[in-house]
Amino acid sequence: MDTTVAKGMAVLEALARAKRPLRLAALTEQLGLQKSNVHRLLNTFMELGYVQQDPETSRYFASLKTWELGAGIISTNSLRRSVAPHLQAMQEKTRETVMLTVPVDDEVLFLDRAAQVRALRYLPLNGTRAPMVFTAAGRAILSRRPDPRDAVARSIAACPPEAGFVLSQVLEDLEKARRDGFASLVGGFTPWARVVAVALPGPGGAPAAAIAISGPEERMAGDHLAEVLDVLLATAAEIGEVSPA
Amino acid sequence: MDTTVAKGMAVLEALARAKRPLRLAALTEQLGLQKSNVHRLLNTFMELGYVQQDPETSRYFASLKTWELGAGIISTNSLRRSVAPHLQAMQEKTRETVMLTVPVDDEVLFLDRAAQVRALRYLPLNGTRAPMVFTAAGRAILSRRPDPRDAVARSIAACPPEAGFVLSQVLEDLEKARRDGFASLVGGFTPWARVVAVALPGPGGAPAAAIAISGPEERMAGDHLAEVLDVLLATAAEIGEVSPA
DNA sequence: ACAAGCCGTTTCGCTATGTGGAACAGCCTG
DNA sequence: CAGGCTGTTCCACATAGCGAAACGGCTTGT
Repeated sequence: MDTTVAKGMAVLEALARAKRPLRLAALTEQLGLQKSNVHRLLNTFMELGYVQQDPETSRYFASLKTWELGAGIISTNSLRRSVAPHLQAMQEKTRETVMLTVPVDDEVLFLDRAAQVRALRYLPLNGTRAPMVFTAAGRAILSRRPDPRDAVARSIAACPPEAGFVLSQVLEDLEKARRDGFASLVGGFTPWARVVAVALPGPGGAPAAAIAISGPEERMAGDHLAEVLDVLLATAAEIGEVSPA
Repeated sequence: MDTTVAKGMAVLEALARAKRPLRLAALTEQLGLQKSNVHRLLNTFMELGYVQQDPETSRYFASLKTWELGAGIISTNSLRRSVAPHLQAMQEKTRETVMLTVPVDDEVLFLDRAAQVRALRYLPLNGTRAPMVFTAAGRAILSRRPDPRDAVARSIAACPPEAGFVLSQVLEDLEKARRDGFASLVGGFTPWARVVAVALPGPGGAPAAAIAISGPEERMAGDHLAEVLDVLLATAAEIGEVSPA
Protein backbone atom coordinates (compact mmCIF):
# COMPACT_ATOMS: atom_id res chain seq x y z
CA MET A 1 0.00 0.00 0.00
CA ASP A 2 1.54 3.25 -1.18
CA THR A 3 0.63 5.57 1.66
CA THR A 4 1.79 8.63 -0.26
CA VAL A 5 -0.65 7.91 -3.05
CA ALA A 6 -3.44 7.29 -0.55
CA LYS A 7 -2.78 10.62 1.12
CA GLY A 8 -2.59 12.33 -2.25
CA MET A 9 -5.95 10.95 -3.36
CA ALA A 10 -7.46 11.99 -0.04
CA VAL A 11 -6.30 15.53 -0.74
CA LEU A 12 -7.69 15.49 -4.28
CA GLU A 13 -10.97 14.06 -3.06
CA ALA A 14 -11.32 16.72 -0.42
CA LEU A 15 -10.70 19.44 -2.99
CA ALA A 16 -13.10 17.89 -5.47
CA ARG A 17 -15.83 17.56 -2.90
CA ALA A 18 -15.43 21.11 -1.67
CA LYS A 19 -17.62 23.66 -3.40
CA ARG A 20 -15.01 26.37 -3.09
CA PRO A 21 -11.21 26.65 -2.82
CA LEU A 22 -9.82 25.38 0.47
CA ARG A 23 -7.18 26.76 2.80
CA LEU A 24 -4.18 24.63 3.57
CA ALA A 25 -5.10 24.64 7.25
CA ALA A 26 -8.60 23.40 6.52
CA LEU A 27 -7.23 20.51 4.51
CA THR A 28 -4.70 19.46 7.11
CA GLU A 29 -7.34 19.48 9.79
CA GLN A 30 -9.90 17.65 7.71
CA LEU A 31 -7.42 14.96 6.70
CA GLY A 32 -5.53 14.72 9.94
CA LEU A 33 -2.19 15.11 8.21
CA GLN A 34 0.86 17.21 8.76
CA LYS A 35 0.86 20.73 7.40
CA SER A 36 4.11 20.28 5.49
CA ASN A 37 2.92 16.97 4.16
CA VAL A 38 -0.26 18.39 2.66
CA HIS A 39 1.67 21.33 1.33
CA ARG A 40 4.10 19.11 -0.53
CA LEU A 41 1.29 16.98 -1.93
CA LEU A 42 -0.50 20.08 -3.15
CA ASN A 43 2.65 21.27 -4.83
CA THR A 44 3.14 18.03 -6.69
CA PHE A 45 -0.48 18.13 -7.82
CA MET A 46 0.05 21.68 -9.01
CA GLU A 47 3.10 20.62 -10.97
CA LEU A 48 1.02 17.86 -12.51
CA GLY A 49 -1.79 20.31 -13.28
CA TYR A 50 -4.50 18.72 -11.15
CA VAL A 51 -4.62 21.49 -8.59
CA GLN A 52 -4.43 25.25 -8.88
CA GLN A 53 -3.95 27.95 -6.33
CA ASP A 54 -5.85 31.19 -6.22
CA PRO A 55 -3.01 33.73 -6.36
CA GLU A 56 -4.89 36.20 -4.20
CA THR A 57 -6.18 34.07 -1.36
CA SER A 58 -3.60 31.27 -1.82
CA ARG A 59 -6.47 28.84 -1.51
CA TYR A 60 -6.28 25.56 -3.39
CA PHE A 61 -8.80 24.00 -5.75
CA ALA A 62 -8.93 21.07 -8.15
CA SER A 63 -8.49 22.05 -11.79
CA LEU A 64 -10.37 20.95 -14.88
CA LYS A 65 -7.63 18.40 -15.54
CA THR A 66 -9.05 16.41 -12.65
CA TRP A 67 -12.41 16.56 -14.38
CA GLU A 68 -10.90 15.36 -17.66
CA LEU A 69 -9.61 12.29 -15.90
CA GLY A 70 -13.12 11.18 -15.02
CA ALA A 71 -14.73 12.35 -18.23
CA GLY A 72 -12.72 9.80 -20.17
CA ILE A 73 -14.11 7.01 -18.04
CA ILE A 74 -17.77 7.84 -18.30
CA SER A 75 -17.55 8.26 -22.06
CA THR A 76 -16.54 4.63 -22.42
CA ASN A 77 -18.78 3.24 -19.71
CA SER A 78 -20.69 0.44 -21.36
CA LEU A 79 -23.74 0.63 -19.12
CA ARG A 80 -24.25 4.30 -19.75
CA ARG A 81 -23.61 3.95 -23.45
CA SER A 82 -26.12 1.19 -23.87
CA VAL A 83 -28.86 2.83 -21.80
CA ALA A 84 -28.42 6.45 -22.94
CA PRO A 85 -30.58 6.15 -26.09
CA HIS A 86 -33.34 4.55 -24.06
CA LEU A 87 -33.15 7.43 -21.58
CA GLN A 88 -33.53 9.87 -24.43
CA ALA A 89 -36.52 8.00 -25.79
CA MET A 90 -38.19 7.83 -22.39
CA GLN A 91 -37.67 11.54 -21.90
CA GLU A 92 -39.31 12.36 -25.20
CA LYS A 93 -42.26 10.07 -24.56
CA THR A 94 -42.99 11.21 -21.02
CA ARG A 95 -41.66 14.77 -21.10
CA GLU A 96 -40.38 14.18 -17.58
CA THR A 97 -36.84 13.91 -16.26
CA VAL A 98 -35.39 10.42 -16.50
CA MET A 99 -32.29 9.06 -14.78
CA LEU A 100 -29.91 6.12 -14.77
CA THR A 101 -28.39 5.04 -11.47
CA VAL A 102 -26.17 2.24 -10.22
CA PRO A 103 -25.82 0.86 -6.70
CA VAL A 104 -22.50 1.51 -4.98
CA ASP A 105 -22.07 0.30 -1.43
CA ASP A 106 -25.33 1.28 0.27
CA GLU A 107 -25.91 4.22 -2.02
CA VAL A 108 -27.08 4.89 -5.53
CA LEU A 109 -24.82 6.81 -7.87
CA PHE A 110 -26.47 9.02 -10.49
CA LEU A 111 -24.84 8.04 -13.75
CA ASP A 112 -26.79 9.83 -16.43
CA ARG A 113 -29.99 11.69 -17.05
CA ALA A 114 -32.14 13.20 -19.75
CA ALA A 115 -33.72 16.27 -18.24
CA GLN A 116 -36.83 18.05 -19.16
CA VAL A 117 -35.65 21.09 -21.07
CA ARG A 118 -37.22 23.55 -18.70
CA ALA A 119 -36.69 21.78 -15.42
CA LEU A 120 -37.63 24.31 -12.81
CA ARG A 121 -36.21 22.75 -9.70
CA TYR A 122 -33.06 21.24 -8.41
CA LEU A 123 -32.23 17.83 -9.75
CA PRO A 124 -29.56 15.40 -8.63
CA LEU A 125 -26.45 15.94 -10.68
CA ASN A 126 -24.55 13.21 -12.41
CA GLY A 127 -21.83 11.84 -10.19
CA THR A 128 -23.62 12.47 -6.92
CA ARG A 129 -24.79 9.82 -4.49
CA ALA A 130 -27.76 9.31 -2.23
CA PRO A 131 -28.72 6.65 0.33
CA MET A 132 -30.56 3.83 -1.41
CA VAL A 133 -33.82 4.03 0.55
CA PHE A 134 -33.84 7.79 0.03
CA THR A 135 -34.48 7.34 -3.68
CA ALA A 136 -37.00 5.41 -5.74
CA ALA A 137 -34.14 4.00 -7.83
CA GLY A 138 -32.40 2.64 -4.77
CA ARG A 139 -35.64 1.11 -3.51
CA ALA A 140 -36.27 -0.53 -6.87
CA ILE A 141 -32.85 -2.14 -6.61
CA LEU A 142 -33.28 -3.19 -2.99
CA SER A 143 -36.68 -4.69 -3.74
CA ARG A 144 -35.02 -7.13 -6.12
CA ARG A 145 -32.43 -8.32 -3.65
CA PRO A 146 -33.05 -11.57 -1.78
CA ASP A 147 -32.46 -10.22 1.72
CA PRO A 148 -32.28 -6.44 1.79
CA ARG A 149 -32.86 -6.04 5.54
CA ASP A 150 -29.30 -5.18 6.59
CA ALA A 151 -28.68 -2.88 3.66
CA VAL A 152 -31.98 -1.12 4.34
CA ALA A 153 -31.10 -0.59 7.98
CA ARG A 154 -27.69 0.88 7.12
CA SER A 155 -29.26 3.00 4.42
CA ILE A 156 -31.90 4.40 6.74
CA ALA A 157 -29.17 5.38 9.18
CA ALA A 158 -27.55 7.37 6.37
CA CYS A 159 -30.72 9.33 5.62
CA PRO A 160 -31.49 12.61 7.37
CA PRO A 161 -33.57 11.88 10.48
CA GLU A 162 -36.26 14.31 9.27
CA ALA A 163 -37.15 11.80 6.59
CA GLY A 164 -38.55 9.68 9.41
CA PHE A 165 -37.97 6.31 7.78
CA VAL A 166 -38.58 3.29 9.95
CA LEU A 167 -37.32 -0.16 9.08
CA SER A 168 -40.59 -2.03 9.14
CA GLN A 169 -42.37 0.51 6.99
CA VAL A 170 -39.59 0.65 4.42
CA LEU A 171 -39.48 -3.14 4.22
CA GLU A 172 -43.21 -3.16 3.57
CA ASP A 173 -42.75 -0.56 0.84
CA LEU A 174 -40.07 -2.73 -0.72
CA GLU A 175 -42.34 -5.73 -0.58
CA LYS A 176 -45.00 -3.77 -2.41
CA ALA A 177 -42.44 -2.59 -4.94
CA ARG A 178 -41.35 -6.18 -5.50
CA ARG A 179 -44.93 -7.20 -6.20
CA ASP A 180 -45.68 -4.19 -8.39
CA GLY A 181 -42.47 -4.49 -10.35
CA PHE A 182 -41.59 -0.86 -9.72
CA ALA A 183 -40.85 1.45 -6.80
CA SER A 184 -42.54 4.76 -6.17
CA LEU A 185 -41.43 7.42 -3.74
CA VAL A 186 -42.52 10.89 -2.71
CA GLY A 187 -40.53 13.02 -0.34
CA GLY A 188 -37.14 11.44 -0.77
CA PHE A 189 -33.96 12.91 -2.16
CA THR A 190 -36.03 15.24 -4.34
CA PRO A 191 -38.76 16.16 -1.86
CA TRP A 192 -41.02 17.96 -4.30
CA ALA A 193 -41.14 15.09 -6.77
CA ARG A 194 -42.74 11.71 -7.16
CA VAL A 195 -40.20 9.35 -8.62
CA VAL A 196 -40.95 5.94 -10.06
CA ALA A 197 -38.15 3.49 -10.78
CA VAL A 198 -37.45 -0.03 -11.92
CA ALA A 199 -34.32 -2.13 -11.50
CA LEU A 200 -32.32 -3.51 -14.40
CA PRO A 201 -30.89 -6.99 -13.89
CA GLY A 202 -27.21 -7.69 -14.38
CA PRO A 203 -25.64 -10.84 -15.84
CA GLY A 204 -26.33 -12.93 -12.74
CA GLY A 205 -29.90 -11.68 -12.47
CA ALA A 206 -29.07 -9.47 -9.47
CA PRO A 207 -30.12 -5.85 -9.92
CA ALA A 208 -27.20 -3.92 -11.43
CA ALA A 209 -28.80 -0.56 -12.18
CA ALA A 210 -32.08 1.30 -12.14
CA ILE A 211 -33.90 3.70 -14.40
CA ALA A 212 -36.19 6.28 -12.87
CA ILE A 213 -38.66 8.92 -13.98
CA SER A 214 -39.16 12.00 -11.87
CA GLY A 215 -41.79 14.72 -11.96
CA PRO A 216 -43.66 17.19 -9.75
CA GLU A 217 -45.99 15.41 -7.40
CA GLU A 218 -49.09 17.15 -8.77
CA ARG A 219 -48.33 16.06 -12.31
CA MET A 220 -47.31 12.51 -11.51
CA ALA A 221 -50.82 11.21 -10.97
CA GLY A 222 -53.80 9.74 -12.77
CA ASP A 223 -53.51 8.99 -16.46
CA HIS A 224 -50.18 10.65 -16.88
CA LEU A 225 -48.66 8.54 -14.11
CA ALA A 226 -50.11 5.39 -15.67
CA GLU A 227 -48.56 6.36 -18.98
CA VAL A 228 -45.22 7.11 -17.36
CA LEU A 229 -45.25 3.71 -15.70
CA ASP A 230 -46.05 2.03 -19.01
CA VAL A 231 -43.08 3.71 -20.64
CA LEU A 232 -40.84 2.88 -17.69
CA LEU A 233 -41.70 -0.80 -17.59
CA ALA A 234 -41.68 -1.19 -21.34
CA THR A 235 -38.25 0.40 -21.57
CA ALA A 236 -36.87 -1.80 -18.81
CA ALA A 237 -38.14 -4.86 -20.66
CA GLU A 238 -36.63 -3.57 -23.87
CA ILE A 239 -33.23 -2.96 -22.29
CA GLY A 240 -33.24 -6.35 -20.60
CA GLU A 241 -30.03 -7.44 -19.01
CA VAL A 242 -27.24 -4.92 -18.61
CA SER A 243 -23.52 -5.17 -18.02
CA PRO A 244 -22.74 -4.01 -14.49
CA ALA A 245 -20.97 -0.81 -13.31
CA MET B 1 7.90 16.63 -5.70
CA ASP B 2 6.28 13.43 -4.56
CA THR B 3 7.36 11.05 -7.26
CA THR B 4 5.11 8.29 -6.02
CA VAL B 5 2.07 10.46 -6.47
CA ALA B 6 3.23 11.50 -9.91
CA LYS B 7 3.65 7.89 -10.95
CA GLY B 8 0.28 7.04 -9.49
CA MET B 9 -1.49 9.77 -11.42
CA ALA B 10 0.28 8.67 -14.58
CA VAL B 11 -1.17 5.21 -14.04
CA LEU B 12 -4.65 6.57 -13.41
CA GLU B 13 -4.42 8.80 -16.45
CA ALA B 14 -3.36 5.94 -18.66
CA LEU B 15 -6.29 3.84 -17.44
CA ALA B 16 -8.73 6.70 -17.86
CA ARG B 17 -7.55 7.43 -21.37
CA ALA B 18 -7.71 3.80 -22.42
CA LYS B 19 -10.98 2.71 -23.96
CA ARG B 20 -10.72 -0.77 -22.51
CA PRO B 21 -9.06 -2.50 -19.54
CA LEU B 22 -5.28 -2.62 -19.77
CA ARG B 23 -2.80 -5.39 -19.04
CA LEU B 24 -0.14 -4.75 -16.47
CA ALA B 25 2.54 -5.26 -19.10
CA ALA B 26 0.98 -2.65 -21.38
CA LEU B 27 0.96 -0.11 -18.57
CA THR B 28 4.56 -0.70 -17.55
CA GLU B 29 5.71 -0.33 -21.12
CA GLN B 30 3.62 2.74 -21.78
CA LEU B 31 4.81 4.46 -18.62
CA GLY B 32 8.37 3.24 -18.62
CA LEU B 33 8.12 2.04 -15.05
CA GLN B 34 9.00 -1.13 -13.26
CA LYS B 35 6.55 -3.99 -13.34
CA SER B 36 6.42 -4.38 -9.58
CA ASN B 37 6.10 -0.65 -9.16
CA VAL B 38 3.03 -0.39 -11.36
CA HIS B 39 1.60 -3.46 -9.74
CA ARG B 40 1.87 -1.95 -6.29
CA LEU B 41 0.37 1.32 -7.45
CA LEU B 42 -2.54 -0.52 -9.01
CA ASN B 43 -3.11 -2.41 -5.79
CA THR B 44 -3.25 0.74 -3.73
CA PHE B 45 -5.70 2.27 -6.21
CA MET B 46 -7.80 -0.86 -5.96
CA GLU B 47 -7.79 -0.62 -2.18
CA LEU B 48 -8.90 2.99 -2.52
CA GLY B 49 -11.59 2.01 -5.03
CA TYR B 50 -10.33 3.98 -8.00
CA VAL B 51 -9.27 0.96 -10.01
CA GLN B 52 -10.85 -2.40 -10.54
CA GLN B 53 -9.55 -5.60 -12.03
CA ASP B 54 -11.43 -7.83 -14.38
CA PRO B 55 -11.37 -11.14 -12.50
CA GLU B 56 -11.27 -13.16 -15.72
CA THR B 57 -8.63 -11.38 -17.74
CA SER B 58 -6.90 -9.75 -14.77
CA ARG B 59 -6.89 -6.53 -16.74
CA TYR B 60 -7.15 -3.24 -14.92
CA PHE B 61 -9.55 -0.35 -15.48
CA ALA B 62 -10.50 2.86 -13.73
CA SER B 63 -13.73 2.63 -11.76
CA LEU B 64 -16.65 5.01 -11.49
CA LYS B 65 -15.14 6.43 -8.33
CA THR B 66 -12.56 8.10 -10.52
CA TRP B 67 -15.40 9.61 -12.49
CA GLU B 68 -17.09 10.86 -9.33
CA LEU B 69 -13.94 12.73 -8.45
CA GLY B 70 -14.19 14.87 -11.57
CA ALA B 71 -17.96 15.13 -11.55
CA GLY B 72 -17.80 17.09 -8.33
CA ILE B 73 -15.53 19.65 -9.93
CA ILE B 74 -17.55 20.35 -13.02
CA SER B 75 -20.74 20.72 -11.06
CA THR B 76 -19.29 23.69 -9.22
CA ASN B 77 -17.41 25.17 -12.15
CA SER B 78 -18.51 28.77 -12.28
CA LEU B 79 -17.91 29.26 -15.99
CA ARG B 80 -20.02 26.28 -16.91
CA ARG B 81 -22.74 27.17 -14.47
CA SER B 82 -23.06 30.70 -15.74
CA VAL B 83 -23.03 29.80 -19.42
CA ALA B 84 -25.16 26.64 -19.31
CA PRO B 85 -28.54 28.41 -19.47
CA HIS B 86 -27.34 30.44 -22.44
CA LEU B 87 -26.28 27.23 -24.16
CA GLN B 88 -29.72 25.81 -23.61
CA ALA B 89 -31.35 28.92 -25.01
CA MET B 90 -29.09 28.93 -28.06
CA GLN B 91 -29.88 25.30 -28.71
CA GLU B 92 -33.60 25.91 -28.62
CA LYS B 93 -33.39 28.93 -30.87
CA THR B 94 -31.15 27.40 -33.52
CA ARG B 95 -32.01 23.70 -33.17
CA GLU B 96 -28.33 22.97 -33.73
CA THR B 97 -25.70 21.59 -31.37
CA VAL B 98 -24.01 24.23 -29.26
CA MET B 99 -20.83 23.90 -27.21
CA LEU B 100 -18.79 25.66 -24.56
CA THR B 101 -15.01 25.32 -24.68
CA VAL B 102 -12.04 26.72 -22.82
CA PRO B 103 -8.43 27.05 -23.97
CA VAL B 104 -5.91 24.83 -22.20
CA ASP B 105 -2.31 24.95 -23.36
CA ASP B 106 -2.56 24.91 -27.15
CA GLU B 107 -5.81 23.01 -27.15
CA VAL B 108 -9.46 23.62 -26.53
CA LEU B 109 -11.25 21.58 -23.91
CA PHE B 110 -14.92 20.80 -24.47
CA LEU B 111 -16.64 21.81 -21.25
CA ASP B 112 -20.34 21.51 -21.97
CA ARG B 113 -22.81 21.17 -24.76
CA ALA B 114 -26.49 21.23 -25.55
CA ALA B 115 -27.00 18.75 -28.32
CA GLN B 116 -29.67 18.52 -30.88
CA VAL B 117 -31.93 15.74 -29.63
CA ARG B 118 -31.50 13.60 -32.67
CA ALA B 119 -27.88 14.27 -33.48
CA LEU B 120 -27.01 11.76 -36.14
CA ARG B 121 -23.27 11.95 -36.16
CA TYR B 122 -20.35 11.83 -33.81
CA LEU B 123 -19.87 14.89 -31.67
CA PRO B 124 -16.96 15.81 -29.45
CA LEU B 125 -17.66 14.60 -25.93
CA ASN B 126 -17.32 16.73 -22.87
CA GLY B 127 -13.88 16.44 -21.40
CA THR B 128 -12.09 15.82 -24.67
CA ARG B 129 -9.52 18.11 -26.27
CA ALA B 130 -8.62 19.18 -29.76
CA PRO B 131 -5.86 21.35 -31.22
CA MET B 132 -6.98 24.97 -31.26
CA VAL B 133 -6.72 25.59 -35.00
CA PHE B 134 -8.57 22.32 -35.60
CA THR B 135 -11.77 23.81 -34.18
CA ALA B 136 -13.79 26.95 -34.81
CA ALA B 137 -13.86 27.61 -31.07
CA GLY B 138 -10.09 27.49 -30.84
CA ARG B 139 -9.76 29.81 -33.82
CA ALA B 140 -12.20 32.27 -32.29
CA ILE B 141 -10.02 32.37 -29.21
CA LEU B 142 -6.77 32.67 -31.15
CA SER B 143 -8.18 35.47 -33.27
CA ARG B 144 -8.60 37.57 -30.14
CA ARG B 145 -5.05 37.11 -28.95
CA PRO B 146 -2.53 39.84 -29.67
CA ASP B 147 0.14 37.63 -31.25
CA PRO B 148 -1.15 34.13 -31.96
CA ARG B 149 1.61 33.16 -34.43
CA ASP B 150 3.59 30.80 -32.16
CA ALA B 151 0.52 29.16 -30.68
CA VAL B 152 -0.89 28.68 -34.18
CA ALA B 153 2.30 27.05 -35.39
CA ARG B 154 2.38 24.65 -32.45
CA SER B 155 -1.29 23.92 -32.87
CA ILE B 156 -0.92 23.14 -36.57
CA ALA B 157 1.83 20.70 -35.72
CA ALA B 158 -0.60 18.93 -33.42
CA CYS B 159 -3.23 18.52 -36.15
CA PRO B 160 -3.30 15.48 -38.39
CA PRO B 161 -1.24 16.23 -41.52
CA GLU B 162 -4.22 15.34 -43.73
CA ALA B 163 -5.90 18.53 -42.57
CA GLY B 164 -3.33 20.31 -44.69
CA PHE B 165 -3.18 23.46 -42.61
CA VAL B 166 -0.47 25.93 -43.52
CA LEU B 167 0.60 28.74 -41.24
CA SER B 168 0.06 31.65 -43.60
CA GLN B 169 -3.42 30.52 -44.58
CA VAL B 170 -4.51 29.93 -41.00
CA LEU B 171 -3.21 33.34 -39.95
CA GLU B 172 -5.24 34.90 -42.75
CA ASP B 173 -8.31 33.02 -41.57
CA LEU B 174 -7.75 34.30 -38.07
CA GLU B 175 -7.39 37.83 -39.37
CA LYS B 176 -10.73 37.47 -41.11
CA ALA B 177 -12.28 36.02 -37.97
CA ARG B 178 -10.97 38.94 -35.99
CA ARG B 179 -12.59 41.38 -38.40
CA ASP B 180 -15.86 39.45 -38.61
CA GLY B 181 -16.11 38.95 -34.86
CA PHE B 182 -16.58 35.20 -35.24
CA ALA B 183 -14.71 32.19 -36.60
CA SER B 184 -16.09 29.71 -39.10
CA LEU B 185 -14.63 26.35 -39.99
CA VAL B 186 -15.49 23.43 -42.19
CA GLY B 187 -13.51 20.21 -42.19
CA GLY B 188 -11.92 20.48 -38.79
CA PHE B 189 -12.40 18.26 -35.77
CA THR B 190 -15.92 17.43 -36.95
CA PRO B 191 -15.25 17.08 -40.67
CA TRP B 192 -18.87 16.87 -41.75
CA ALA B 193 -19.90 20.04 -39.96
CA ARG B 194 -19.63 23.75 -40.33
CA VAL B 195 -18.93 25.26 -36.97
CA VAL B 196 -19.16 28.94 -36.09
CA ALA B 197 -17.74 30.24 -32.85
CA VAL B 198 -17.10 33.38 -30.88
CA ALA B 199 -14.72 34.00 -28.02
CA LEU B 200 -15.83 35.15 -24.58
CA PRO B 201 -13.53 37.63 -22.85
CA GLY B 202 -12.21 37.00 -19.36
CA PRO B 203 -11.61 39.55 -16.60
CA GLY B 204 -8.51 41.00 -18.27
CA GLY B 205 -10.18 41.15 -21.66
CA ALA B 206 -8.17 38.20 -22.97
CA PRO B 207 -10.33 35.41 -24.43
CA ALA B 208 -11.15 32.93 -21.66
CA ALA B 209 -13.67 30.67 -23.40
CA ALA B 210 -15.63 30.22 -26.59
CA ILE B 211 -19.16 29.26 -27.52
CA ALA B 212 -19.76 27.45 -30.80
CA ILE B 213 -22.65 26.25 -32.92
CA SER B 214 -22.23 23.20 -35.08
CA GLY B 215 -24.36 21.76 -37.84
CA PRO B 216 -24.21 19.76 -41.05
CA GLU B 217 -22.49 21.71 -43.80
CA GLU B 218 -25.53 21.61 -46.09
CA ARG B 219 -27.77 23.10 -43.44
CA MET B 220 -25.38 25.73 -42.18
CA ALA B 221 -25.82 28.09 -45.10
CA GLY B 222 -27.97 30.92 -46.35
CA ASP B 223 -30.67 32.34 -44.13
CA HIS B 224 -30.30 29.67 -41.47
CA LEU B 225 -26.59 30.39 -41.12
CA ALA B 226 -27.30 34.10 -40.84
CA GLU B 227 -29.83 33.41 -38.12
CA VAL B 228 -27.42 31.11 -36.31
CA LEU B 229 -24.77 33.81 -36.38
CA ASP B 230 -27.22 36.35 -35.03
CA VAL B 231 -28.04 34.10 -32.10
CA LEU B 232 -24.37 33.35 -31.51
CA LEU B 233 -23.25 36.95 -31.44
CA ALA B 234 -26.25 38.15 -29.46
CA THR B 235 -25.67 35.47 -26.84
CA ALA B 236 -21.98 36.32 -26.57
CA ALA B 237 -22.89 39.95 -26.02
CA GLU B 238 -25.47 38.95 -23.43
CA ILE B 239 -23.01 36.77 -21.53
CA GLY B 240 -20.35 39.43 -21.62
CA GLU B 241 -17.32 38.88 -19.47
CA VAL B 242 -16.82 35.46 -17.90
CA SER B 243 -14.75 34.16 -15.04
CA PRO B 244 -11.93 32.03 -16.40
CA ALA B 245 -11.45 28.24 -16.30
C1' DA C 1 3.20 -33.57 -25.32
C1' DC C 2 6.61 -30.78 -24.20
C1' DA C 3 9.05 -26.65 -23.89
C1' DA C 4 9.53 -21.93 -24.37
C1' DG C 5 7.74 -17.59 -23.30
C1' DC C 6 4.77 -14.32 -21.44
C1' DC C 7 1.76 -13.19 -18.05
C1' DG C 8 0.57 -11.32 -13.15
C1' DT C 9 2.23 -11.83 -8.65
C1' DT C 10 5.42 -12.07 -4.66
C1' DT C 11 9.61 -11.46 -2.13
C1' DC C 12 13.34 -8.83 -0.01
C1' DG C 13 17.53 -6.02 0.88
C1' DC C 14 18.91 -1.24 -0.13
C1' DT C 15 18.59 3.41 -0.08
C1' DA C 16 16.30 6.98 -1.98
C1' DT C 17 12.35 9.44 -0.56
C1' DG C 18 8.79 11.14 1.89
C1' DT C 19 8.16 12.49 6.71
C1' DG C 20 7.09 15.83 10.57
C1' DG C 21 8.85 18.88 13.82
C1' DA C 22 10.53 23.35 14.11
C1' DA C 23 11.67 27.74 12.38
C1' DC C 24 10.41 31.53 9.08
C1' DA C 25 7.87 35.30 7.02
C1' DG C 26 3.65 37.68 5.80
C1' DC C 27 -1.01 39.09 6.98
C1' DC C 28 -4.85 40.58 9.50
C1' DT C 29 -6.91 41.31 14.25
C1' DG C 30 -7.38 43.11 18.59
C1' DC D 1 2.52 47.15 18.41
C1' DA D 2 1.91 42.46 19.92
C1' DG D 3 -0.37 38.21 19.27
C1' DG D 4 -2.10 34.66 16.60
C1' DC D 5 -3.30 33.33 12.50
C1' DT D 6 -1.79 32.16 7.90
C1' DG D 7 1.33 29.65 3.89
C1' DT D 8 6.01 28.37 3.20
C1' DT D 9 10.81 26.50 3.81
C1' DC D 10 14.32 23.70 5.90
C1' DC D 11 16.56 19.39 7.40
C1' DA D 12 18.05 15.05 9.93
C1' DC D 13 15.86 10.66 10.39
C1' DA D 14 13.88 6.31 9.39
C1' DT D 15 10.33 4.69 6.98
C1' DA D 16 8.29 3.45 2.91
C1' DG D 17 8.75 2.82 -1.85
C1' DC D 18 11.97 0.83 -5.09
C1' DG D 19 13.58 -2.72 -8.56
C1' DA D 20 16.04 -6.96 -9.65
C1' DA D 21 15.07 -11.49 -9.40
C1' DA D 22 12.46 -15.52 -8.65
C1' DC D 23 7.87 -17.87 -8.74
C1' DG D 24 3.95 -20.26 -10.71
C1' DG D 25 0.06 -20.24 -13.88
C1' DC D 26 -1.48 -19.98 -18.51
C1' DT D 27 -1.18 -19.72 -23.31
C1' DT D 28 1.62 -20.43 -27.70
C1' DG D 29 4.04 -22.81 -30.91
C1' DT D 30 6.35 -26.83 -32.40
